[in-house]
Amino acid sequence: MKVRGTVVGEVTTRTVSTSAGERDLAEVALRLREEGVSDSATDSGVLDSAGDSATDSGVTSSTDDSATDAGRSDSAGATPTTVTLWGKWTESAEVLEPGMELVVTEAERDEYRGETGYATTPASYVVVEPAYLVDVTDVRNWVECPRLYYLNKLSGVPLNYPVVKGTLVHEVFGDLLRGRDLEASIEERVEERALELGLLGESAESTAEDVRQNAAAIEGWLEQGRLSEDDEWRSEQLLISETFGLKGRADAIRRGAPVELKTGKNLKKEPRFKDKVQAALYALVLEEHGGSIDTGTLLYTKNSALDRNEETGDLTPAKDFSMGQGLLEYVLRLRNEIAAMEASGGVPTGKEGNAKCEYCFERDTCMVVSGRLDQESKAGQIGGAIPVEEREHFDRFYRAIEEERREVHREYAKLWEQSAEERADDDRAIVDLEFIEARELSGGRWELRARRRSAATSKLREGDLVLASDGEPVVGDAELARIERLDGVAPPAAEADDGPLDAEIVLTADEPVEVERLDVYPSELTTDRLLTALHDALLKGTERRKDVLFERAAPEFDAIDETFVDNNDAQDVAVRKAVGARDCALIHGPPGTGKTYTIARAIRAMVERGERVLLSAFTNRAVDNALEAVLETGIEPEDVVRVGTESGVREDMGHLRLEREGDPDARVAELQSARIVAATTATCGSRVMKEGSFDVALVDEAAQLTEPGTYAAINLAERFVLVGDHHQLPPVVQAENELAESLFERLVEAYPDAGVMLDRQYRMNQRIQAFPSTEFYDGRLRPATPDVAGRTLDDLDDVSLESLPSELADQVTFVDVPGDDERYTDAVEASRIADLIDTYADAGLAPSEIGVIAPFRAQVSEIERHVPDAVAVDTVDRFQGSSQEVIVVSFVASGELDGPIFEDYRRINVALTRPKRALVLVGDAEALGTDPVYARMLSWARR
DNA sequence: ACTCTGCATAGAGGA
Repeated sequence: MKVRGTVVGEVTTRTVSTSAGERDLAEVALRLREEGVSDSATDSGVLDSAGDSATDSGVTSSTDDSATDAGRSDSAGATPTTVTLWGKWTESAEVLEPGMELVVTEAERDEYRGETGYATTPASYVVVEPAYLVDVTDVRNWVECPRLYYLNKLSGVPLNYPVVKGTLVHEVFGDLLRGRDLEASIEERVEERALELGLLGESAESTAEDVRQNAAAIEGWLEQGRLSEDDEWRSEQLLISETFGLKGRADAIRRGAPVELKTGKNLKKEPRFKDKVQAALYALVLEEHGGSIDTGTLLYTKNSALDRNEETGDLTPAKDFSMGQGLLEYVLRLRNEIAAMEASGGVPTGKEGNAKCEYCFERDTCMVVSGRLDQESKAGQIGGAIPVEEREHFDRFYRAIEEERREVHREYAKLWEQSAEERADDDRAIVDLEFIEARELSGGRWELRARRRSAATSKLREGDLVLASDGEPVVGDAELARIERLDGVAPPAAEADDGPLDAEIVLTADEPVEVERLDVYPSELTTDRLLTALHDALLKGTERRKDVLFERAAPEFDAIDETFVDNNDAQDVAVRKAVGARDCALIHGPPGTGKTYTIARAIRAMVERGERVLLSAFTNRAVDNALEAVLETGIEPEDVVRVGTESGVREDMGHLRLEREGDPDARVAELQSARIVAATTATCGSRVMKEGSFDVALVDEAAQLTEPGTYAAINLAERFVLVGDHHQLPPVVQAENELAESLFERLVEAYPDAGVMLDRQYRMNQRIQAFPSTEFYDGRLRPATPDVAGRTLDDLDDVSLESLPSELADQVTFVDVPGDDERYTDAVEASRIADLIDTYADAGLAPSEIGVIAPFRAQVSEIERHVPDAVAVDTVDRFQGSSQEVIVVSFVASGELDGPIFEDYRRINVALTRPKRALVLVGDAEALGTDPVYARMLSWARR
């Protein structure tokens, strides 16, 4: 049976004499998980309840009586239950702390001193914090030295030749397994890496030759293998283990067993230990997937023919090794060490393992980081520590980022905790696909096609990396795939029809998965990059930069004696500050104040002064918008490079996009000669961008960025300019912690003199602007011109105010709708909104000039069913950054105005500041009146 | 309780 619970109290370890001699044991007091469904009818053999995710109980069993027994006696979890971990599992017991989760598989009931407990059996595995998904390659680092694991996490994988070459050899290996021609594969794969190779100063030819040498050994070995009929291969398998809390991607699986490729040389008889550990971890996960594995294979591609003959007599680059139960248990204990360390928020010192620092490549880095952060380390410390406040800042943000990582892991857990229907309801998956075909592409990859059976929405979009599966993303056949085409959702009428919709999905993947389901792929990439940006900012940043960031020295400015903007003082000051900033400048741009134009004007001025500029923002949309404005100032397209993915960059900016393929020197020249480089902050944190350096980094929508997110961009430049509005939406983060406040907001408050607020808005009629201005901007926001102040629908062609009913004659209207009692939708509001839109249409307004904003996605869908397609209906969050002639807001709330969505007044600010000429608020006056801010909004709207 | 954008994936190595 499987025991699962939370550790309470201390763990006691002792040695006892048994019939089998002296044995160690650890007693752990567990509060068993609340009893859920206790029946786990299937016994899959190796692992108890492998793949059986239906159960939530603390104890599940393959034999009915004990399951119900255990469930009954321990339900409610009032009294802790003692679980005895025998033998080497005591090592995992020692890392436990109260509050941690523990799982014991194949446990047995244990009566001791009249109490019922549980104990490990020889078939048991013990898993600490199973919800923390440890990456297999992380365990590989950890076994070498726990501190190496930590350092790798902080600084990321660097751009260097061995890494790029290793990646290439792996890719070619995968291609060979898929039956591709060696030379064709090498040529294409090397070409794809042109940008990275160029940055490293490597030529395509020499790299190809290098890869060829490594690949030749593999090819020869594969040829032997292919002779055997039963040699079943599969390349690159994504493996996720619910039971063991592991994830990773095996290079290949042969006859169900893991094969790992290493581009190094190994002339010893045995594989390197850490390589064995890696293979054993994959074996463990494969075991959960129903296999029973006792061998692993390591391929060392530098073992050339000469080496073999002269030194070892080995005839092959491959080393097979057998994996006993002891090794599998050992690697799981390593995994437990990492999970426990992460759960307790600890920092490894290196003393946990027995690695020898004198042989370590990372020794210098290790000592420097240890010194600067004043961390204990086996290698010792070099240099002085950074100030205490900086170390505390580092610790705080490190923890906050790790909290985000746990949220990503929680997304993984939903893959097995939620049913397919729940996933679909959460918009996290498209289920019930009808598989059409898998077609092999020329490059050895596959094109997968499927048809949608339902029109459900999801957050999956074209270009996204997804988990494509046969319907079972964890235990079934699953692979990473890219969405190439995602046909639009069919109109609602089609939903009634039971037949398949005529909406096709096209994917590309390495393996021909018979795809029936797509899930969002939870990536840790963002958290990884936030961590390295934090590290770089604090450990590599200059003293001056950190004085400014830590509010120890106010930013300084050079006086600029030039006028950049004639008719707008605040904009002109903003450009002068941006251009003259020695450290940083802060531009606060409320809605419609010409923020984008100001950015563009500042960038042109900087470029004219011979400076190299990085233009960044959190979203691709913001980057492209700003870039568009830059080009409109007359900057030559040849001076601009847009770095980003093909699907991320807006189509009309595609011609500026930096290609990564081709000739290494040419690609690097394009990047390095550009006067302006534009990329999202996530891309700024990438290996390629981190090689760059700039005079100025200009970050738009900076109030939507976390501190470390902002660092990713500003780390690359001498000076920086942040542009944003902290009274609009804050950063999107999962966990509630310091990441929710932007660096922009902190600095605006710390250095009022370094900032400028753009105070003249070019969007809203004065009547519309009045409330947001007093409520959110101290009354400082005003219309830029009399024309703006007085703009009404009458100015538009074909629209006449006379034909509108009197209730819509004012620029701001409140429509009181009692609403229904649904929580996230309101059909009454939706139908009233449809009527309003009809009324506007009758008065001559085009539907495309009306926008409808609702707080919830569900209400957005509800409204979409009632109004013409041309009307833009969306959530507040998605409306940020755009505007419409007429905006209708649906509030949904009835009765009480409670819920997090209403608590953040920045959201209502965004909603109210989208219209130019008319704003209609639709909601329940009684509910809105219960909150002071909404009450003031009401009296403004009902004037 | 709700809102939801980014990222190619992972990739190497010595006494």
